[in-house]
Amino acid sequence: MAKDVPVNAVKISLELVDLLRELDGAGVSEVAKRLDKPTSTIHDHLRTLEQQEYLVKEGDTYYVSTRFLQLGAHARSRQKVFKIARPEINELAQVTGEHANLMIEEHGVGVFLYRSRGPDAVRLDTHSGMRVPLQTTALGKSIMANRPREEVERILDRHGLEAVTDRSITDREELFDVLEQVRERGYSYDDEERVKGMRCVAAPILNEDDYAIAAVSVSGPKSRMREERFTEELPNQILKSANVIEVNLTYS
Amino acid sequence: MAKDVPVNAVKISLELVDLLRELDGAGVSEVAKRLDKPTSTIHDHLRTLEQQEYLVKEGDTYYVSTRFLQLGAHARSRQKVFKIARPEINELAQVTGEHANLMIEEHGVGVFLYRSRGPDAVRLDTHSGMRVPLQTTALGKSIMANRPREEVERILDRHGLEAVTDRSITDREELFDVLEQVRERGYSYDDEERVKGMRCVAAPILNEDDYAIAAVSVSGPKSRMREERFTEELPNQILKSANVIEVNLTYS
DNA sequence: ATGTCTTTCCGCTATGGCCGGAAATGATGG
DNA sequence: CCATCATTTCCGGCCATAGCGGAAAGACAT
Repeated sequence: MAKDVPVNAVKISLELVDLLRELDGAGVSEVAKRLDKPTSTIHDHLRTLEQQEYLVKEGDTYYVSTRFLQLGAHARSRQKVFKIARPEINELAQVTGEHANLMIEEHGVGVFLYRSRGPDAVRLDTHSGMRVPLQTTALGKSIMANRPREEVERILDRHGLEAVTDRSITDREELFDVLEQVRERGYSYDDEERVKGMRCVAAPILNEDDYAIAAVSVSGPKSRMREERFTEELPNQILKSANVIEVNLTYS
Repeated sequence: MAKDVPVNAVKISLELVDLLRELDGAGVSEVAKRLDKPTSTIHDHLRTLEQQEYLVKEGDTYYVSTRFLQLGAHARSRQKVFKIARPEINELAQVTGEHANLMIEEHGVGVFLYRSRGPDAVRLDTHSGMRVPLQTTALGKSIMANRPREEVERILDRHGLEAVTDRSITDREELFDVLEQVRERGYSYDDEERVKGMRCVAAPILNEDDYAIAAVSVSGPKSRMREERFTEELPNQILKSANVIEVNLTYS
């Protein structure tokens, strides 16, 4: 354990919180085992977090508290693009019947800022706040395609190119070729690269300097995402939505 | 500064994060001034939180990151009552046209877990994750009215009875009288006790032991919340919704 | 009752959190 | 273009305290 952060105690607590989220609650000794720390240390941290109301304790199990709901709601509504895109995303979900999504990049990963379920939407594990590698989604590819190459390189250096399904892109040069196509075409695809059986179409939201600040997408089961709907109809609907969002962003 | 928590460094960081939320972003020196700590200390904490991706830095200003969105979404969906109540709350908002809300108690304060805007809903500052003193809302009163007196006493000992508007209840005995009425009547009112011009009707969601685990409400402008609608129609609609939620909770 | 597992408590000790001070950085204005 | 001010960032030292081992107190079986 290198001294990589100024305040190590805070790092432990944050890792602890994220672990509790993954485990959906846990007791002292289970956390201690997972983080490879003495139970006494973990106990100190758990008590501190609980006293500060960032955890709740039910019996001997600690859970993350709704304190994070307040912070998360703030972090999201702080983004101009969220407020402006939300009604458009809802509209997109309604007219297509599928899932419609909004993603931003943060710390080099893709973050689902908002999602709306259309009337025919399939069940899916995607949820607001979910973080995924950029190259595994159409959304992320649309964002990367409209960022300077050196910035994308930095992100890849930091996070690598781990595969999520056997269709994920794992070669750096291959990725840049794809991004080149995406930039020229104006929208991007995801064909089972993150979730088996799911396809996705996405378009970037650009600022005045043609720099991607977000992306919107529609995703659905392979069976419905094909033929002209996949190659014409959906791309056009998404590009239209993205354009409306861009315009509303500049004049607001 | 008493040594009140086991890990003080964590406490500082958490206070820092909450401050950044309140300020909607800030730089090192502003945070240092507000928390009355040296800039060097604050700088250490900010850097740690940013490296762990719980903050984002834009220029010289730090903001809370969407990491909290993920944690908050988890904290919410962990609550059974949320999943079950959500469709009912949406329905309630549609049929009444007003705001419909779901609240739970956590660490002695009321937390808005979910809210839905009906077609006629007025603009309001209430948002998911918002925390309010229990006695200032109809929701909180419905919850307290269906908890053991000693538990309510403990909450009041901890948080006091600070007024939010001039209509807020500030006397402890008066509060218990009101709670007694609420328990007998089965639902509760809020008449401009939290927000000027707003009225609210709420009903508790009870478990098998008649212990309140949450509450649902409808809130709207005073002008529309009156006469039979306020005394008959809305209470009945809310009680019906609360009952549906209770039933679905027991059989699930 | 006995043993096992967990949480909680208790002090010691070495470490690293906290701080003052100084060096960069950058914004402002004459 | 340099001077001034307000930041942020870096640095080094000291001593409070975070982290830990160990032991006590519960919890829950068998």
